[in-house]
Amino acid sequence: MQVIARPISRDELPADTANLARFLIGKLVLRALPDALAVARIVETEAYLADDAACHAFRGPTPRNRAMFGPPGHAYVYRAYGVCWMLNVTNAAVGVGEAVLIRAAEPLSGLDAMQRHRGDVPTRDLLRGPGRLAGALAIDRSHDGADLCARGALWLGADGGASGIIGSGDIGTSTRIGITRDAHLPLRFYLKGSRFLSGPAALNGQGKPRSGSGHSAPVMFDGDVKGKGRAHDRKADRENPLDR
DNA sequence: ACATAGATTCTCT
DNA sequence: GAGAATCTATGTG
Repeated sequence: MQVIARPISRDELPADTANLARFLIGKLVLRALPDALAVARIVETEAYLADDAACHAFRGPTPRNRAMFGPPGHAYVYRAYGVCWMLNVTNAAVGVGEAVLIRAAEPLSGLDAMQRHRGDVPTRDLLRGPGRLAGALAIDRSHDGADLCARGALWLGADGGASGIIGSGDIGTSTRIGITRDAHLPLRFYLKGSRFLSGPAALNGQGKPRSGSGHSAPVMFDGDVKGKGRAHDRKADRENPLDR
């Protein structure tokens, strides 16, 4: 599959970290592997803020979280539960520790390479969950601090088409997954109707399955990136996406 | 120095 | 649904 992507420049990133988490829904994460360029569309993110007790930076800088205190648009990669790697996008001014966790994505290109890292799992599960995502893209400690705003081993991209037609109405909000402190904050964002979301259905906007259809909403933006493009190129709908 | 909790996932049962 | 695997930072002795 052909995917046309351009890097996202640092000054495009919303300064507010919750807004950045929304902004990244529909954007691309690209990973240059030895044998392939892996591309995936981000469908689920969480924001972690400086005054948020669930944020690793809450108690100040440590060797592990130091990347979060650097400039925006870099990777903060850490090991969770001694098992999985987590990919975050740093944000906020230098000296302020905030970041957006990339929780799930829809695989678009380089699926063979991702399968090689993850074993023989269904395509739907390749990148569904932050640890799986890092595994499929072979992300580890070596990427901690990497610049995500330029083509390299790991970077963020936008394609002219599909990501541009995601409006604020297509993005759901919920509480974050797997945390205990400040767990009530609505800082998780997801692409409504995507099949590639992690977490319980109740957090993904699916009420309890009702009588009747009970079937998944139409999947948006899966399949070929090219040819879905251009509805409107307006980037105006990203102003003030957060309604609070 | 040691114990513990945690932004998780896989493998059983 | 429960347990294991296993790294990092923090709080306590």
